[in-house]
Amino acid sequence: VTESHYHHGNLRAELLAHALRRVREHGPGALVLRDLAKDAGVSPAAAYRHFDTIDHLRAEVARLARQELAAAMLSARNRTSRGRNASLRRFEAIGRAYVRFAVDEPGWFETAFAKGTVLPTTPEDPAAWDVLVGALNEMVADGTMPARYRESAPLVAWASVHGLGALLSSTTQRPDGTPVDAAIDDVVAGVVRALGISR
Amino acid sequence: VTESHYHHGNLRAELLAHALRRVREHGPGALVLRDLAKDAGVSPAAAYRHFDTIDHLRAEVARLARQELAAAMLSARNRTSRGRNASLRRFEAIGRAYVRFAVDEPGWFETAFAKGTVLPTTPEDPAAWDVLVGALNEMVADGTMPARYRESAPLVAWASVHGLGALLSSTTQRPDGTPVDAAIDDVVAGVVRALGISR
DNA sequence: TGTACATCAGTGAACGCGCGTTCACTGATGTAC
DNA sequence: TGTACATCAGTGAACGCGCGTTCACTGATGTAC
Repeated sequence: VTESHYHHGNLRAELLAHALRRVREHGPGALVLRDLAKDAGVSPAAAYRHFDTIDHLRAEVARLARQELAAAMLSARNRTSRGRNASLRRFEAIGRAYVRFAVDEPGWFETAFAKGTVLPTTPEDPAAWDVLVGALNEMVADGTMPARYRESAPLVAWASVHGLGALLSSTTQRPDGTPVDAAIDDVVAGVVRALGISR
Repeated sequence: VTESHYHHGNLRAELLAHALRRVREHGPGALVLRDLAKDAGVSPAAAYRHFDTIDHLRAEVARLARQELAAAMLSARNRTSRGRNASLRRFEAIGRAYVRFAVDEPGWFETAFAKGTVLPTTPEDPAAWDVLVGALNEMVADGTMPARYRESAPLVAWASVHGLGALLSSTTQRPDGTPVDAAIDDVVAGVVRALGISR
């Protein structure tokens, strides 16, 4: 489909879409302005109508990647059935989804937390963090989790899943046959114990 | 001191030392062959007498960074006083040292776990991992930690400190006034609970 | 309803730098005799 | 103990590519009258 690309009309969004696809498949290093321009069928300079510099584009892509993570967590949460221990199972589903995202989408995961991407825009994209905090609040509210660990709980949980995610994510670093699912189960169970929850 | 650099005699070690210093201060991105050569007072091509390619040099630097981490953990371990609860206090010291290393030496920490550094040479530099496993074994042996979590313990502990380290390390990502020490205490305490240890 | 004109969003070519790597070379070192 | 020669570890200049960015430009669009 060769339409006139003059006044493309949607170039900003299209560049971001291509960027997201490229980092998904090849990691944050694959974010190259000239390639994105080629993807969109546009000259490299055209991107400068929509982004001051490539770092602004990168920051936006990182934000979108973090958004994907939050979406994956929310989706897992919402797929959890109601019933007995629902708040705990929701919490576990969220944690598992975090690590799963790191394993299944290493490119996005790495992009989401890429160092060197300055400009956190807002105090830090809160969505994923908020999902976690919400789940913890639910558990305290219905008595599943004791209140005494409520304050440290977000960091304790986040550190565990983030660390496991980082370890399992890197294609290079996976120490051969690590059974991913078993590792996730072990770590999630550890977090549950750390939060003082007894089944 | 301008000596003849012909037959420098120690160039390999000196290049690595400069590399280690540069990544310490400016992160893995600061590892540039030409700069290292300049540091050593040598032409860029000279490095090729000692490394096939810059990726081999990078891999070696990453190994050295991981070695620094292991050394920091061992040092903390050995500074722990004997006496009551010694094995637990040693374990905690090791965990704290891991996160401290990430916070105090972000350049090294990032280098140690940099993605894209292929070539793990051995099944994976085991030193730091071994220090952790050793501490866990001690705790099981003297009854401090129940044996039922022994199998999952290394991963549970590692994921927590690695995750927290990653979160606190990145200069860019630290969400302003995070009280680092409190965060470390919280997470270490969480790990202790996760391992079924009651004081 | 048509025309003049400002504005917007592209083009395409080139600039320039950073950086790994190559290549023919040369000075120093060690070893055989 | 000195000389010939292989070998080792450097030099220095250049190559070449990847990549962000700039600049004068031009085609399309919308708006005033």
